[in-house]
Amino acid sequence: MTLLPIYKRLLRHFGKQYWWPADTPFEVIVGAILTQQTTWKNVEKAIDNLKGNNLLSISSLAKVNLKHLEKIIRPIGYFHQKAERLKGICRYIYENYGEDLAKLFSKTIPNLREELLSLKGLGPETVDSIILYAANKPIFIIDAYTKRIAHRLGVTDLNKYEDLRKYFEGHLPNDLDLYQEFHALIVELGKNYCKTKPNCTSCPLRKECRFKAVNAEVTN
DNA sequence: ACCCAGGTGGCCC
DNA sequence: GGGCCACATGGG
Repeated sequence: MTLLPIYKRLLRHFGKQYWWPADTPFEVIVGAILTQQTTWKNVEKAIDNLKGNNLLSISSLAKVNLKHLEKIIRPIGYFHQKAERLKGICRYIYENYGEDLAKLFSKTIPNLREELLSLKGLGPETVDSIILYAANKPIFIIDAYTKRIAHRLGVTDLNKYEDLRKYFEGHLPNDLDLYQEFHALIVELGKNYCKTKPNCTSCPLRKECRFKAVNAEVTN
């Protein structure tokens, strides 16, 4: 199974997603950190709380009281860890770039990626989400859904993050809008159908999927 | 009462 | 370089 037909099928089924759901590039960064291993529904509450407390800016989060921040982002879980890491990341940005994200984002993709990866709390998926949806540069995000779908559709058996990212980028046109939409569509599919306990009966990719059995025992 | 969510970092071998 | 584990709330 090749990638482009999968993308087209998902696009026809779900329509354009216009990701990332955020008002500003900085809100993308905050959302990407907060949504690690937690549902977007909870992240929305936390971001609303941040907005209501005038904390959704680089400088205010760089200086916020940690206990206060923990209370505000509590709905996401991991609030102790994430409060500390979110503040640390904002402090790094503020000290090096002030409020000027454009300066940070003016770097090349490899340089930007390396710099962001060096910060505690930013792993490959979060960094690539920031590059793709906040900096608007073409890089392909690999998340749990992407890996699962690639395996179940028989696209590739590759398992490591970098291997999968290079595979997707190598088998797709280098196109920002396509990368942004494809990842959003994969998440939409993953939320509704291709979960750890699959719901294959009405999945838009059920014909392409190598796991024909409905509710079959499936591992990643 | 379980299981899971748009991961990450630390530690072990 | 790979395999565990803690981190924690909210929804099915």
